[in-house]
Amino acid sequence: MSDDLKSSHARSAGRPKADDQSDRASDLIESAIEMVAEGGFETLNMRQVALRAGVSLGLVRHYFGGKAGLISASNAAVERKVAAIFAAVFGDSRLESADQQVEEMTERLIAEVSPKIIYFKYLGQLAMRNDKEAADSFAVYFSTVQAFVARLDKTQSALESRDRTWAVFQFIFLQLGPVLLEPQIANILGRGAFEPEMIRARVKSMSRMLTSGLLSA
Amino acid sequence: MSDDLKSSHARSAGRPKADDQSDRASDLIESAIEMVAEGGFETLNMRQVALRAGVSLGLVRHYFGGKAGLISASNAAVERKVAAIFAAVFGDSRLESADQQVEEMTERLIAEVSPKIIYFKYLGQLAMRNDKEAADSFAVYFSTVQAFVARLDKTQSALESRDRTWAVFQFIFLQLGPVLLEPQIANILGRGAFEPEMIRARVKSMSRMLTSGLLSA
DNA sequence: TCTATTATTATACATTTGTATAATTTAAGC
DNA sequence: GCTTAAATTATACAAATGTATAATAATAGA
Repeated sequence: MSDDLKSSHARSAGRPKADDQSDRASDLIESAIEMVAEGGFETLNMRQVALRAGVSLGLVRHYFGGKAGLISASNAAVERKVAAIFAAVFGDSRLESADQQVEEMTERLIAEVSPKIIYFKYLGQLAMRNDKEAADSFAVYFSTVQAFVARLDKTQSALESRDRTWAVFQFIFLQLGPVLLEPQIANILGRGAFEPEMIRARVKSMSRMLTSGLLSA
Repeated sequence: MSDDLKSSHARSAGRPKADDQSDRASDLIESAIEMVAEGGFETLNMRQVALRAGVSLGLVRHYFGGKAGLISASNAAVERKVAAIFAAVFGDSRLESADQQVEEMTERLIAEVSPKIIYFKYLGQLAMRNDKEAADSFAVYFSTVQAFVARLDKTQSALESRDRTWAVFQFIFLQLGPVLLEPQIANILGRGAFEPEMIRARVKSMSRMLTSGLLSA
């Protein structure tokens, strides 16, 4: 069949009335982010994005010029979102005892990250791409994590400088791993990887590893 | 243009002569694995696979029935390969001092994993899929890592049982992270993430984290 | 109020890509 | 040797998908 779903849009052709408050461009970006978060860039398709946002295919072109433009806009949106989440979670930690800090951070993670996990999922998918856009977005994310590690470092540890960069990456692996491998985690544990209980257990395991090691030497 | 590259195959139509030793089915699987490792399942396309293997499109269907069959066969091949690599790297470690063990393992990693990194890349891509095949393959991989962690655990540490599963995942994140994020790592460090020097530095950072923690408490 | 512009849908087009079938060449079994 | 089956390429088909253009409706500005 040539026609898919016989286009029954909410609006009819033409400019919407002035009292229409909705923002179609944002809806499209949000739809794109959701789709990438759920199924990777592999499943990102302009007709589906438009359908999910409740608008027609043509609008994607109108606002973003094409698929590449939509992706760029989504990348930028995710960059901002992730920066905001980081600020909320790690922003003003007072850095008292390590234990207390971890506990506080864990609860903030549950509050802030859990409902906005799609942005991290998108970021993870983006990080696996090979183009310049991906590199730029990742560089921003890397800097953020780097700053976070540096702050920990200054207060309480002794990382040699040549290890510091790898330490940042280890943090990133531990952060993006659960995001990227979520389906498998859910499959093996029988529960969603980002339910509060799961986050607590994982962060606990992680913080033990970061402070005293997984294996006692 | 409708015709891509005007099909100049090595062989002409028809069954090959008896002295032809090559195995076309294996070539196709290997090509598919390479493509997925390089660009994810997103870029896996039957014509490209055939082209890379130096055979015609029709053969993919002949041997594997279709794209799904090719992927299944590739999954199975990767499962075997990864199992073999694990056996070679972690198989008969004598578990003397932790330091000595890490050093020995690092060199084995460089020898065994480095040249066969595409299989881990494929595994990583597969692990991010949502279908049953991915779940099955990942479960096998998980068991392998689990056995490895359990052996470490028995000899030298005190992981509480409810943390043990997460510890296995942490290992997996630290193993698959570099594989999945390789483009970004290379971009930031300016060198390939799987050059021997890089592996040494990373494993060193990781083993320090696993034995004494990144942050001294 | 008339015109130009913007937001929006509808439709058409071309490429890519998985699938299906037909044709050809050689090997294998009787 | 003749027939059947296997391996292989070539060609055709159909669906999905990104791109392009045309049409319509409402706002905005002169």
